[in-house]
Amino acid sequence: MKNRIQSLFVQALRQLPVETLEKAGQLPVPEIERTRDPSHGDFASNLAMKLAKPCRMNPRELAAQLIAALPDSPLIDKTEIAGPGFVNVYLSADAYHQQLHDIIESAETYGCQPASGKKIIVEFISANPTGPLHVGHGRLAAYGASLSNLLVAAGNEVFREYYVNDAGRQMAILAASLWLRYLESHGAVFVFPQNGYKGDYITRIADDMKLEHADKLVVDTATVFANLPADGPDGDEDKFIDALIERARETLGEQGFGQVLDFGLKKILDDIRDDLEEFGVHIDRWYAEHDLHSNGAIDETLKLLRANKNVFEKDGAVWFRATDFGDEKDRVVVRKNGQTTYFASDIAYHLEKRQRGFDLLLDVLGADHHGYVARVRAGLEATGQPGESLEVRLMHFVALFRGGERVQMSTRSGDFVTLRELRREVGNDAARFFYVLRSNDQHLDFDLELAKSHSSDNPVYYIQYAHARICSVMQQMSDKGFDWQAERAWNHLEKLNEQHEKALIVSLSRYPEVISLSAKNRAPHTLAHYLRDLANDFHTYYNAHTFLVEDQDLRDALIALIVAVRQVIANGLALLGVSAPESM
RNA sequence: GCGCCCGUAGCUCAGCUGGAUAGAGUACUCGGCUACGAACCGAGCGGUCGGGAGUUCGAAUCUCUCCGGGCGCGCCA
Repeated sequence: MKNRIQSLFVQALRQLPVETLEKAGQLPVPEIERTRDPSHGDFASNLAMKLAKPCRMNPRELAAQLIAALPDSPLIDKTEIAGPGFVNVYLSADAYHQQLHDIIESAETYGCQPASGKKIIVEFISANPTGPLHVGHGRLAAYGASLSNLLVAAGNEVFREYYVNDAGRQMAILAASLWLRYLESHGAVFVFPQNGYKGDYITRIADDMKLEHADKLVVDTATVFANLPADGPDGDEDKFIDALIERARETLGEQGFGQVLDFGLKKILDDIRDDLEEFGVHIDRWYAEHDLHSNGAIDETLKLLRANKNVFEKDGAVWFRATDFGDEKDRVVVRKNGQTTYFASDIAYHLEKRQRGFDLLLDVLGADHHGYVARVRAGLEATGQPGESLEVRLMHFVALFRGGERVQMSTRSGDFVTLRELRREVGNDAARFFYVLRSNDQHLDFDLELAKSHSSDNPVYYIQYAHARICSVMQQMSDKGFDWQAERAWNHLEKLNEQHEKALIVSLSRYPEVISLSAKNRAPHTLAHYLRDLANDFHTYYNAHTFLVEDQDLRDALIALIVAVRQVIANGLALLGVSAPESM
């Protein structure tokens, strides 16, 4: 609707008096916006005020010229000049009734924009596979999934990817932790490393490993701990865990150690996969960092950087000249010990995404990663890619409270609340909705007690209730022996002329604009707030009107309106990954 | 110290590329079921948009500065 009004203004612009056009020079794209106050009509344009300066004319005078130039349209009832020079547009009743027709005919595609041809890869969550997802990852998952859905609705081709950090020290620590728990399950007794992963899930995986490998990986405890440096808190816990990993590699051999690592990795990834699937979060591809090493992508990237003279050697390490591309300092890509850094993998990974043909690389990351945005962009530019092809959305932290008290979260200590626990407590729908209710750059306080005890006050139920109520009306309708056909309703939509009805149709007609805006701003919360408002409009209407009236013509029209409401609620909730129940 | 983000009603937060009288939820005070679901609706109360300066027809929004809070600044991932 907004687009149609806008195109009328574009035409009007071209029809302005010649002397005005000459003064205006380059013609602007007219901005059309919804009015906040119904007494200002339905849409307003500030075009006259924008033109006033270059034309050196009175904005109200310009507004009059614009109105005169505006082509006749059945959509517009009347126009007026208001305030400093706004052009207010009042839509015709017909224009609104046409909306209902569009919604019901388009059904689940209502609100979707035409294909843009743009290919976007959304990388999100990408939590290290060293333990189950926790509540912080849940927010990344809910946001990334909803945003992906929105981008699809806005006409983009979207690919959802999870980057698996399965190479590097953290994985080695995981393997060592798992192996030690496995030794414990065979009766070994020792003090667990300060820096090991201490969560219960490691013990459970160790038990599984015992079932599969029996005692094949058991080594005498004294041999394992012989001549190791002191662990924390008195010694150095980092040195200790690294030495322990080295010992594990020696005693088990690379193959045995690899077996332990792969066993743990697979178990944890399976758990994450199941968890996300249950949460309604689909991943198209799990991209392993390990593959970047084995398929030569990292070597290729380094070769490219060398060829472009973007690296130098210092202190035995290889550095990337990130400062040449706007980063604050140069970064190591190959360590003194010959190993490539995580950052090297990251350049290779992002370059590879571009090579797969994606126009936009959209990363959803925790806010603690903000410092790394500049260097990855620098890496992309150095490898010949446009810096704008990378877009990063940072997600602020979730602070978890239990009864007003802050819950500490740390994967390492095992003292944390998992996404799975959260979902079990508040339900998938409430969790999905709550997570995206706030803007991504806003901290989120999630109080478990509150979410549990007041779960029926949850805004998601308010919206779902509107949907269920409409389904219930439809049920009652057939119970009473009435039927409803869309085709019959089209002839009687003019009966929808009350204020509540108009307000409701205005809300419905805004939906496509909300989709565009939410997608453009990467802001699922805009859609969440819209749905809440729409549900409110409906509940208000519901309380003031009876739908199942005897007059068939009127009833057909009334039902058409609420069927349209049901459709838009269902469409919106689907994008947020929330169910639209027929009863609750 | 440098960089990024945040500061809007008692509390939790919306506020689109600058637009007309800054909005929701919650809390509190009233009122509404013999109705298609009261998991609902309506009314009221509540603000110097952190402070100050600037840009202009017009600023919560843009610029500068100060104050307060979060995060980051590894040859970790």
